[in-house]
Amino acid sequence: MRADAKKNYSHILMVAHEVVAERGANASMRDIARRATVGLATVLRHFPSREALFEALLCERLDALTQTAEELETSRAPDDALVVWVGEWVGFAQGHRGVVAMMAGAHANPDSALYASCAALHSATARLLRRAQSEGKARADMDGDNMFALMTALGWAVDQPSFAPQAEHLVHLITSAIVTKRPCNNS
Amino acid sequence: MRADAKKNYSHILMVAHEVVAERGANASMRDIARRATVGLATVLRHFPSREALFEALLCERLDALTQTAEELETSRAPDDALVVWVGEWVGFAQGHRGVVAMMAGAHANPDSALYASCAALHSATARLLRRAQSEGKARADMDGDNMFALMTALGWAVDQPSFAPQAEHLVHLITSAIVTKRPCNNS
DNA sequence: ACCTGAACACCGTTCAAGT
DNA sequence: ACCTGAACACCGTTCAAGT
Repeated sequence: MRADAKKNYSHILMVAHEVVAERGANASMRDIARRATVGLATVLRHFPSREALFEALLCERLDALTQTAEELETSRAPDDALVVWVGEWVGFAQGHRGVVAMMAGAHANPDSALYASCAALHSATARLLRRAQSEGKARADMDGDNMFALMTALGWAVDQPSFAPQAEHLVHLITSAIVTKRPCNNS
Repeated sequence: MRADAKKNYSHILMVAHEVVAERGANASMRDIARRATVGLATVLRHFPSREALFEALLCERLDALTQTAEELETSRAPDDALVVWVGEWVGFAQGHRGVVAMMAGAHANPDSALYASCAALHSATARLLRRAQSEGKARADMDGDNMFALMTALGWAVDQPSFAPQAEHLVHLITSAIVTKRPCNNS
């Protein structure tokens, strides 16, 4: 990449960070171009889709998140790890308006620039659940897909203005539904 | 309303029904106008916002849904009523792509044309929960707001292509987390 | 190589002009 | 009273023309 291109790239990314913080994940590409005093076409070639932009924008954060999951596998008891993990995820969702909905979409099609990150989160989640289940600390009648779906739904919910105030309690309701401190069959 | 206006109104509504069935809740108003062979401005005066259109489009269905909740209060045991109710809601969500997300937004601001319907669903839900709680059939550490949030999140989830296949099981996971057949403290 | 302005096909909003 | 075409300000996509 040429020097001026590289400079543009990182400048656009910086500006995008600001704009997204203000307007959320539906901010227009044109707005970002304008604020970066750069042609819209320039933004679009560096980031051919909105998801490509967000992939670049969030990759460090998403990698860190996935790594957190891996660390939780060894640093915490299976049940605690699961609870903390859901908390981390919800924290991420709260800090990035509209991103969870975007990721839910990206999770569906492998062509999305965000697909790999979604898959990584998915499998990290599945491992934490499996670990807890193997010690009888999570309900046995669900799998990683279900866990990921519930977490994503929860992330979406706390992102809605009408539900945001309940965020903390919703996390508790979901986690306590998944984690079983003592064997107890409520089915 | 003049005769020709009334005719336009119902014709637009009929066409909108088709278009929404095909393209989901994000179908463009222009598309609807085109298919109805009517000026876009005509659509916009009959239905000043997308939500106004959906209010007209869904009001019978939403009323029926709310009424179902009321009937469940008397026709079913408190725990069964709650489970059936969530099933009804999810069925609605599955049949109307993108509508749950729209309603989550409408629920937040009283100016929305869909606000009243959301409020009705909300309170019907809260009543069913309260009834179950009073007989010890639903977990006590949640309120109607939480229940509505969880149901909406669930409705959103089953509306996502990536999660749709799990719909039935997700319903089971959520309902079994809320309904307590026997007293059992997992907190 | 990289950038850009312009043209394009869309969207919802608004309103003066028609019947 | 009701409808409509047109103008407007947006959006993302594409590409020929510039450096």
